[in-house]
Amino acid sequence: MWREQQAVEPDGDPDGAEAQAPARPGRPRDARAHQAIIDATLELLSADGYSKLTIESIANRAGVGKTTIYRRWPSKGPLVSEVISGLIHLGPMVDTGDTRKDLAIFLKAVLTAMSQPLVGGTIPGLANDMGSDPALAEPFRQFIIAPKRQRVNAILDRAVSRGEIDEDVDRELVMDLLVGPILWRALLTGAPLNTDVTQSIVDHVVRSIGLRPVPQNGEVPAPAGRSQR
Amino acid sequence: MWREQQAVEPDGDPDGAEAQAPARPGRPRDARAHQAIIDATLELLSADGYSKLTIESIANRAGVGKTTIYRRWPSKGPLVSEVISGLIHLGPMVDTGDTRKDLAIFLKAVLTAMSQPLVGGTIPGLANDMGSDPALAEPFRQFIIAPKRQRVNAILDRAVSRGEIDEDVDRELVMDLLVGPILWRALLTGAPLNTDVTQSIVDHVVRSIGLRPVPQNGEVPAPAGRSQR
Amino acid sequence: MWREQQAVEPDGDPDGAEAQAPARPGRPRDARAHQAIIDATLELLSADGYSKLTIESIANRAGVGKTTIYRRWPSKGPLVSEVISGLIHLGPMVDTGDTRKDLAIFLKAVLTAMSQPLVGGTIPGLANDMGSDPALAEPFRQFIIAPKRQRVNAILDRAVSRGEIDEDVDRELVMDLLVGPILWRALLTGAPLNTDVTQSIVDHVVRSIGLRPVPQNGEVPAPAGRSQR
Amino acid sequence: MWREQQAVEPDGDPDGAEAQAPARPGRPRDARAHQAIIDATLELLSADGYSKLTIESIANRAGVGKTTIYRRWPSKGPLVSEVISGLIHLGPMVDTGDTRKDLAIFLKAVLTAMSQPLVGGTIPGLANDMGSDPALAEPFRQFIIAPKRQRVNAILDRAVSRGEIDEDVDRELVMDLLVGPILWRALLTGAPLNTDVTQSIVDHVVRSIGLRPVPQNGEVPAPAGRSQR
DNA sequence: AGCTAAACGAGACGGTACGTCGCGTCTTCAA
DNA sequence: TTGAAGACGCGACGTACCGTCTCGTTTAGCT
Repeated sequence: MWREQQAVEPDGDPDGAEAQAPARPGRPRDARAHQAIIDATLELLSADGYSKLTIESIANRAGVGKTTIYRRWPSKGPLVSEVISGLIHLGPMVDTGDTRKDLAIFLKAVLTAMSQPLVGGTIPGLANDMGSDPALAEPFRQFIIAPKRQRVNAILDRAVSRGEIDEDVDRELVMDLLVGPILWRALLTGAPLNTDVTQSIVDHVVRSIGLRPVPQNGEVPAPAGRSQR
Repeated sequence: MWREQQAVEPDGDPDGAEAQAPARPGRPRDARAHQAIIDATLELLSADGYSKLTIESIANRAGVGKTTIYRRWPSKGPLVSEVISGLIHLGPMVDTGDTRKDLAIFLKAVLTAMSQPLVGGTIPGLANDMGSDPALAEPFRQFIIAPKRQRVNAILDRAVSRGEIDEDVDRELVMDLLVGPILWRALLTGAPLNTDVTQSIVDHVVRSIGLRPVPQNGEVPAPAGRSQR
Repeated sequence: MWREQQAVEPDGDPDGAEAQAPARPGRPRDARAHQAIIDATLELLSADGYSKLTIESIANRAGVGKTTIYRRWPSKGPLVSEVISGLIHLGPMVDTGDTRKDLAIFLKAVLTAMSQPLVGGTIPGLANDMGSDPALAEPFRQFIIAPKRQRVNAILDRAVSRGEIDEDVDRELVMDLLVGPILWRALLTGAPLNTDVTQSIVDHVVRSIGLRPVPQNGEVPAPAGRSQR
Repeated sequence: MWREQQAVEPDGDPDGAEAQAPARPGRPRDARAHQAIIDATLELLSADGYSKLTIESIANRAGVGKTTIYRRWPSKGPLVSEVISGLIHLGPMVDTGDTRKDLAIFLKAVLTAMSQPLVGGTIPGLANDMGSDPALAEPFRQFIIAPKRQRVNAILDRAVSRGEIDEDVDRELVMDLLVGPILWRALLTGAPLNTDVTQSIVDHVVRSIGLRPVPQNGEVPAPAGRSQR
């Protein structure tokens, strides 16, 4: 994940088997310390929030030296990024065969993840730190954003293959239209966030991309959403 | 705006005329110091960004004591909130008679405002601080969000009165669908943001709410969702 | 005492009678404010000590503006100096006819004055401020030291006139020998201070200056230093 | 001296030899920083005086963080107390065989020490702070007062053993009579302080305790207080 | 079994900023 | 002009964390 030196697998793998001991000299890193840091981070994060989280307090809580933390993560941003990425499980990538239903399930999962105070309350902090430390952006996108993109792409691919939407639908934009409002509400407006909202969003988005019922019997469907621009 | 005690209008206003001098005891606050603080905040904000912004540096730059700042704002959050709210001019509330065009103009203005590094780079910082200081949320919404809501409402109201959309369109959701993707891209994904994108968003949203062409000559319009444009 | 401008009597006194109103323009100084300041100073001085005393707290306690204090005293030093000088009453200048007894009474009075926490706890603060502000030295000597010198001089003068000591006794030094140990103990050593101590000091000093019994009947007195006590 | 935790000797000393390294965990305190602080304090103390001395300025001058100072001393009082205690060298404890001469040498040394602006100008500040912080009194007495007491005791012990004074002479009081007037003059009266004065004080004190010439040849000395000088 | 070398806890280090306090001055309105 | 009120620029306070740096100790793999 973010290990700085260690754990960076030396490419050659003579055994061909499972990654053997990397055989570095010196005392190996202590897995218990690692876990203690992550646990402490979680506890403090949920207790006081991202901006009040300090490396010092994590070290104290974990019973660990500050260097032990800095040896693994360059700052609290990547540490937290890794920690909360472990919390965001969008669940299994379901396939109901119904595009609208798939999208609704997906968006509900996103909502659930963002609704965890731990997650929702931490995202803006990370986004903020991305300003001063662009290096933080990459892992963030990798852990937080990529899974969502992947899911939406899969759903839309299936819809295309079923002939429900045109091929040229802008997948990126669809993801933005789905997830953006969730973020906007969670971070800024404070407007309510519940399953009804995600359903409404999905309904609107589905209509906006001209989702057609699954063509059956080779019947040509009405040219819904034809010739827009 | 955020003055803590001063400028709190005494309720009764017997004359009904302009708010007379409240005549608070003691030396009144210095308007030049106030302005100097705001100017310095702006300069430093654009130079170093929100997270590196410091009350101390603002005071230095403004040639002002720290207490003079603390007397007016409880922390840098509300100060910055007020300062950047002055930057977000969505422009005059235009009415082209064309709903799609109105929305496009609106969203482009939002994009322009968010694209200012000063603004876009500051929003997540504020959102972050809102976690530890919920009191910050209110002015934020007042200055940042309310104007947008107001515009969207106006545009949709006109559309309804022209019979282009149904009355029961969820105005709040429309705003979310329009603005959310902008925020999502600006803060997190790093995806490109330009006029094409805003146009695409508007197109999708417009279709999602079943915008009809203006009914003319008493002609009954085609059913919603059909052959728009 | 320390009034800065006011109270400096304009020399000419046209009426020749009692000092009429000086007839200065503007509102006259408020005697109640003056007293309130002094009272507040006393209270705070005894509560928190000299070094924690602040002009600000005095003004608050007295219900008075800071300027009202600064108009009368240039800093807390002279103010306190004046205030505690009012506390040091060495009592009436007694004359028992017995030099030893007179000195003992005097020194006991000094001890009593210095033992007031208000006084003893304040002296070093004033002495300290005299370092940075030599102007403070003068009123200090005037109010605190001069009365003591005066008493010792009077006692020794009577002793000389009675022929108990030689004329060339160093009055200044005698005062130092009497008062110095009191100060030394009170401020620095923390050694006990009580009437026994003052009596011991007096005994020693009296012997050191060769006090003779009052020569009576033209009888030649016994050699100095004989059989005191 | 005043180290807060460090250097606190672990009680048991099994070897009886030199205090072994206590082997406290963590990085040991930096002796050079320690010295730099003391040097800076001295320089600033002599330049600006005690009351204008600032922890902040010491840290700057010493090239040291403020915490590094606070880690060692709780406030400027104890720091200065330790620093100036290093300056008060009463010189070697001489023994001329002549009590009067020994006392004169001692008192002259005291005068010399107190006359250093660094010392004399600092004492009242410390005495003042002892009011608000009684904990300051202890090191003060240890460093400033104890050495004097020790000297006077030694001188008087020798005088007793030579039969020059009675055994029951109040040593504490003698010290007070000697040193008190010096302090009194230095701090408060502003009266001159020179060798003549110390000699006069010694003369008076010596007479006040009935110092007899050294008894020689088993001859019984004349009664106390007789014909000295 | 000894050697080398990294990781570990502890905590000191030079810094920066915090938010507060008090200074002595000033500016307002009301007596 | 005085007085209460309170804002002002300033400087220092003592604290919290930063990220780095020693310490002595522990824990491995490699001679």
